[in-house]
Amino acid sequence: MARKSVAETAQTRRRIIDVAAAAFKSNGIEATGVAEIMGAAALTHGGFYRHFGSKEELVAEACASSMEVLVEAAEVAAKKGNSALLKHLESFISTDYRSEYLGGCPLIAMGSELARADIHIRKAVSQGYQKLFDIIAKHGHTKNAKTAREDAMYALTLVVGAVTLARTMDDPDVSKQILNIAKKRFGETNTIAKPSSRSKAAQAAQVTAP
Amino acid sequence: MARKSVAETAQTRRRIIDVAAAAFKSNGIEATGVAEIMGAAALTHGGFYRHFGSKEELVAEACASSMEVLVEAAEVAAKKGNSALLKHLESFISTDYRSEYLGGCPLIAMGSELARADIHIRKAVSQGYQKLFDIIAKHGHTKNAKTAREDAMYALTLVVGAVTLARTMDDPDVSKQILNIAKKRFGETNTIAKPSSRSKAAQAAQVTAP
DNA sequence: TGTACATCAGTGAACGCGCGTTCACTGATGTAC
DNA sequence: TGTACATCAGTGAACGCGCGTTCACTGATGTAC
Repeated sequence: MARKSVAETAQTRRRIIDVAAAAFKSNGIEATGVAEIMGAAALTHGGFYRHFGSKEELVAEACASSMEVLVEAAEVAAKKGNSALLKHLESFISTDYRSEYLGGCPLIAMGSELARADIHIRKAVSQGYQKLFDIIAKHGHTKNAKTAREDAMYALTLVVGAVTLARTMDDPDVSKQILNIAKKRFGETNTIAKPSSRSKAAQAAQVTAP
Repeated sequence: MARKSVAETAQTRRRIIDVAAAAFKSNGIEATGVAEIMGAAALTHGGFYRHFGSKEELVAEACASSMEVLVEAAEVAAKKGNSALLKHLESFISTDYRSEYLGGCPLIAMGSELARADIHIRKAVSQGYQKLFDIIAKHGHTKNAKTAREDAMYALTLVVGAVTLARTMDDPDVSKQILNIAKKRFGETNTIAKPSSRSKAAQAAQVTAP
């Protein structure tokens, strides 16, 4: 092959990042090889270093890209109002999301690898989460700026914990129960302004139901 | 070297598991080699397969062992009463624990690798967590059996989420804040029986304090 | 606008390296008599 | 209790393999005049 145009080169770089983001989230960072990613992007592995200085650099870019997608999705939901934003966040606490690695959150899909990753990679994820905190704090249910940010952090803590736990449990019923409980409590915490919109009994029933 | 006695062989096996459990939690499963583990146990790598059929088998044993330690610690705390158990669980939501990989929980230390691990490994961790749910449900604050188990699951969801998020955040203040918020809410959720033991203002102040 | 040349995206072979696993060998332990 | 032999924990070299990275080469693209 020969030299490609500037536009084609940019497209190729974009394609590698997209493919990598999906692969890392699906199979983990260490388990995904550079050659594998390049192959999935319809290229041979030799050309990789025309686009990135190292595999770590690609990991950082892929994480940043994934977080941007999440941030944009949250912004879109937030513009539709705070109940749409809550519904959007709740949708992550689901069996669908638990089984779906491709479109998901880097922290949930490769959390323990990120905790040990270099500072650039962690920065990419951290900044994405800070943006999510801001969006949820600004467009969430409460107007008090201080507790709003706390509520936002708490909400994402719940999502991360519930999905991580649910993904590990071998019993599908237990897994589902963990998600249902987190979803229920999530709703309770984020609807203080309008309490008892559903009876306690109805909420309890939801937990053991599919 | 020559053949070892039955007692010595059992001791060696135990030593390999202990060393492996610490190493896996500290550096991750894939990043920890068999030779590295054997070296840390003062052995050469060749002898590994006298004790275990594969690396995966060792991972499962190491996870099971780590979970047993956590279950026993929870049982000890539970025997001292439910406030001691709550305090014990709260102690996991701390900057000390966030930075401490060695003595910790397999799910928090290597969560995303476990989600992709084989069924035997996930079973070991799952069963440990089920035991923790049982202990917390039995010795926690509430006597209602149904909501007790929900509360237990919810409590561990919070711990897992808070520590996972806190470990990834690059800003130490944000990291600490996430832990403080989770700790505060954890306390609130688990002290419904005796509400407002501390003022709302005091609780809010705690969040931004070290 | 046309020509000559430098640039560089992508190829595919090759690099050293560390991985999990195997194996022939050793000699003290455990066992059968 | 003593002797003869089979067992097997641990050693250290070796296996094939895939990893991240490098490199000489190609030819179309981009640039200088």
